[in-house]
Amino acid sequence: MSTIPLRPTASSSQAKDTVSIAEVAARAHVSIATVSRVLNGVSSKFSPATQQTVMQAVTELGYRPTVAGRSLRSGQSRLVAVLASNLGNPSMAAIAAAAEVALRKAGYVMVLCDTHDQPELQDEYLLEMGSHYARGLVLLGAVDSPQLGRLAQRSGHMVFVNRRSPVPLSDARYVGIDNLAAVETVANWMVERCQGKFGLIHGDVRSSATRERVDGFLASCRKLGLPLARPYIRSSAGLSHLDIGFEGMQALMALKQPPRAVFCTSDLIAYGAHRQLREHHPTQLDQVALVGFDHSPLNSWIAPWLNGVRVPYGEYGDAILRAMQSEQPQDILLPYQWVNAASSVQT
Amino acid sequence: MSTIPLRPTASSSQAKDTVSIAEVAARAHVSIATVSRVLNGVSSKFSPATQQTVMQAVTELGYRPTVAGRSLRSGQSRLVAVLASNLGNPSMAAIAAAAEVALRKAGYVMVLCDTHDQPELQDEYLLEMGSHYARGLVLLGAVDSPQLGRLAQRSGHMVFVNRRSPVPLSDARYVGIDNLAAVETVANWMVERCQGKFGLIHGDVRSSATRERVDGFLASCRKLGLPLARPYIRSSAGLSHLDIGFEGMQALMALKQPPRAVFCTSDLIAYGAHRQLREHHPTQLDQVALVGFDHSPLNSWIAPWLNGVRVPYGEYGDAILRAMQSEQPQDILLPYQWVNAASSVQT
DNA sequence: CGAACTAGGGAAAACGTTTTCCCTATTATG
DNA sequence: CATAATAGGGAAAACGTTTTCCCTAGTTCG
Repeated sequence: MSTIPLRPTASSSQAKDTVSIAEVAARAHVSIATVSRVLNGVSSKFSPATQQTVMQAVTELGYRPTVAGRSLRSGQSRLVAVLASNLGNPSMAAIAAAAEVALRKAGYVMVLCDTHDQPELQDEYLLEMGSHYARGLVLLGAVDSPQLGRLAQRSGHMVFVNRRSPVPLSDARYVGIDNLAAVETVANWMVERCQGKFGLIHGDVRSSATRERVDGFLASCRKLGLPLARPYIRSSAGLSHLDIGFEGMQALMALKQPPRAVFCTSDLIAYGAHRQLREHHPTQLDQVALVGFDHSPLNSWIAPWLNGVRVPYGEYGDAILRAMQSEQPQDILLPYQWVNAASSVQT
Repeated sequence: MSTIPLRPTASSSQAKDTVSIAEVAARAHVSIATVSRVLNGVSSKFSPATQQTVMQAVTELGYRPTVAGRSLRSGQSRLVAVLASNLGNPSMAAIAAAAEVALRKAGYVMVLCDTHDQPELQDEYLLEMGSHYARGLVLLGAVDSPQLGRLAQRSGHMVFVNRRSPVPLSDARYVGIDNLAAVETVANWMVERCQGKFGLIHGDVRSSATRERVDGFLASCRKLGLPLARPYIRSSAGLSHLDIGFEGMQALMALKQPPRAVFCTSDLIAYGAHRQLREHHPTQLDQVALVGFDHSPLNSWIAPWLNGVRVPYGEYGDAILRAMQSEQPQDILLPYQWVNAASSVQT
């Protein structure tokens, strides 16, 4: 199961459509070594005249080096693997899109995979990408898996995005936002806005990002002298974020003193909470302030009622690239931004 | 520019971490040919005992064939390239995610690229994937480009999704939904619901999908005896779908007889239209019915007011795979579904 | 003027596979 | 019993690159 044989191509038409370096060499009346050197810019090994001749032959024949030959010999490739835990999550897709732009500008080719949060799948992709001589490995929501540790000191660098490495790694890079500072902002805003009760609905705490947000938020509340009582903290294991929000809000509204503001650790949770209010407590719809986390660009269009922390998805691309290329392992914390529902509605 | 040299890896630590087929052969006391045959299932060329020995050596050493060597020799790979015109579009991301699942189950590895609707980028990726011996090419919103025609009779099969090939191709496969039938449903619903005036806001007609929807809708209206007058058809070139909806609705509401229902050729356009109503015509918010196209799962959570055609994103995966693997070029039209805002609100 | 160096470039090894020949027992067939 | 067929497996070619040697002619330096 670990090594899947290549099935024969159904129609082996053998169209003889690929032009090799030998043909270029023949046409330019030089050796293949010289062609290779010209293409790879090994200057001081060819004269301008030769370069001219070779380049002309290359364009005339439409030659492009075959990846297989090249990476077989050199043991490396231009591939960078991005392993996302859930491509259906719009924020992951946004980060992947940003990464693609940055990687392409740097001459890499992104390979995007969906691990579906399954360790076996993540391992399968890790191995596959290793056998492709992948230049780098970007993990968007890594999960603990056997191969993860084994690949630590591989040639390519590993970058963990938004969720830190579940296993201790000597050479791990991290890109994310400063969750602790962000939730402190959230706590301050909520306390200032409503002195009364407020609540928290959070996702699976096995994710390091969620854990940081939950712990940080609770700590900030304590520091502000308004510690959260247990009934005001809600989560539901095994559900989608949308359902977590829906059910969490149901429980909160059933309390004797329902909260006047609720912090949801992701936008999707906030969407779910909003639906609960809309369908079952319509009178409370503009009485309960919702705070999300992510702030997709779509929010100002279809969820103008949502406050929250804006995660700068566009900036992830460069950050991931920097983290991947840097010699030393490093953490990059991106700046976040507070977005008021009011400001989003105006204009 | 067409051939980018591989930069040397910064830290050439040469960790000697890859185990080759020769080591497996040595440990199993057989030739490398036998190892290869066992791994590739060339039965009748090895005894069960030998297979046992080889497989044990493989697992003990954690051997996995290097992609480069394999595809250099065999001229093929497990890579399937998916070229999306805009990964930021949630519906494209959804299709890509579905494709990934189907392709992985069939033993392929998906490479996802973002062409940003630029012909040069699409060409660059087409060439790059050709040099990877990609098994198939899936174009999510293809744009006309020089290389597109040249790669027609390549070994891998090309599948066009949602937008048909902009150039005539002998061997082109298509996966999409039956836009004509869908917009007929839309037209019927709109006529039945409001005998009065209704409008249309559409995106860039250079996309074959949009063109089919616009033309089909107008034709259906004519057939129903309610042809659309020019002022009731809106679009704005060069804007995002969100902005197109926003501006289109502004123009429609400025008419002497504003429409009572508006068909938007995509959900994003409908979002924009809704924002226009919300911000500038709040009293009309539930007087004007909006019809979208896509119906992302998020709609029932945050856009319950939206009617529309649901595109079955989950089914795209298998369809794309079928189209790619089939011997004959074929068109696959997926079934769509009409979603009423009312039904979406309940439960 | 001889030696040392440099610019320019060719021949061939090496990368890790798959696959084509080949060979040797063993079994089936006449 | 002789011969043909088959099962099992090894040696080596081939895939398309990059890179290490090596070579020659010209230039610089003592």
